[in-house]
Amino acid sequence: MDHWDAMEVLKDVNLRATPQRIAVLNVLKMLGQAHPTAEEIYVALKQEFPAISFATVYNTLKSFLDAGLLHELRFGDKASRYDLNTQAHHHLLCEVCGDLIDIYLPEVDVAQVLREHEFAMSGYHVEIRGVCKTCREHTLHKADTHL
Amino acid sequence: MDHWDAMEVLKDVNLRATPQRIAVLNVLKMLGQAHPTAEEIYVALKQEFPAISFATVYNTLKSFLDAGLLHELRFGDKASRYDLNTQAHHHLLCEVCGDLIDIYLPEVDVAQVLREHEFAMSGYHVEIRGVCKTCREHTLHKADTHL
DNA sequence: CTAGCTGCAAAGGGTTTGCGGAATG
DNA sequence: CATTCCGCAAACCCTTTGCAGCTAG
Repeated sequence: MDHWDAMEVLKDVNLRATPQRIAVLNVLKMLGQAHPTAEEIYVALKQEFPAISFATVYNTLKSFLDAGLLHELRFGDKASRYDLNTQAHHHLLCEVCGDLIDIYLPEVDVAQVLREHEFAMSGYHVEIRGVCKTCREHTLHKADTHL
Repeated sequence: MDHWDAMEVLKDVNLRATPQRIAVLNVLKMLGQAHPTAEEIYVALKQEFPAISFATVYNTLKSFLDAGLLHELRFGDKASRYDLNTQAHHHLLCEVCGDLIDIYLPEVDVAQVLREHEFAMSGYHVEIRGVCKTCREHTLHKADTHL
């Protein structure tokens, strides 16, 4: 996970190690907690691959999604964001600036509800909405929030 | 909440009680846990208002969202779903049939994480992914799920 | 009466797809 | 070398917007 070989990661999931895919992985790794959109990835790749197209970015992301290398996050706004972090984690979403912050929570107790509904869980995600520190300092107040 | 007057609900949030809006509210109320998409609402309204357009449906939903009458839910698939239920509740999302089931969970302990990040929460939502009872019975097995 | 709404059509933004040519394993 | 992938462009889908006429309060 630390000295990280993109080619190995790709081989592990049976995807061809093309330069573009390696670059996408590295961009995702590098941007880390930034949860980039397809466009942000595209822009980052443009430097190394001036000829790259959106189609390639989306194709690549789709391959990675199918392979389980990353997660797709969608919120009220338009564009999907992509998250390489595979550890169980959750998100704070700032409704002012749109920033997305990774958080780690104690396990939520869902056993009862799963039993009730006879539902086989593969995972869960907690999304907390509100206003981040920076935006609160700038706007100074906002109604109906309870810290 | 039970003998339900759509006109009153609209008046309460300062929206004009037009026939279309009343109908949208009633459709949402009727479809209840079905979490319809804009298109499903449109189709349901078509019967009563053959001339209705998507624009009206989206405009109406937007008004309701701004007024806090409903929530917009987005998942991996394309279209947003709309949820009239304003009580704090969460969702089971079946990855096979796409069905969305309302659930009620004990409160998640987020105080620590909010303090850490100095984040002012306005709400949170837990989404549990997996396979619902019906789909499990039909497919009979699925890997990497832990009940 | 008049602010605000409807319906139409067209545009918008993000994502997907078909195809010929190129590169991987 | 066969398969898979890339890049281009066009298509697609969901959603939004501008505008003219209508309607609720």
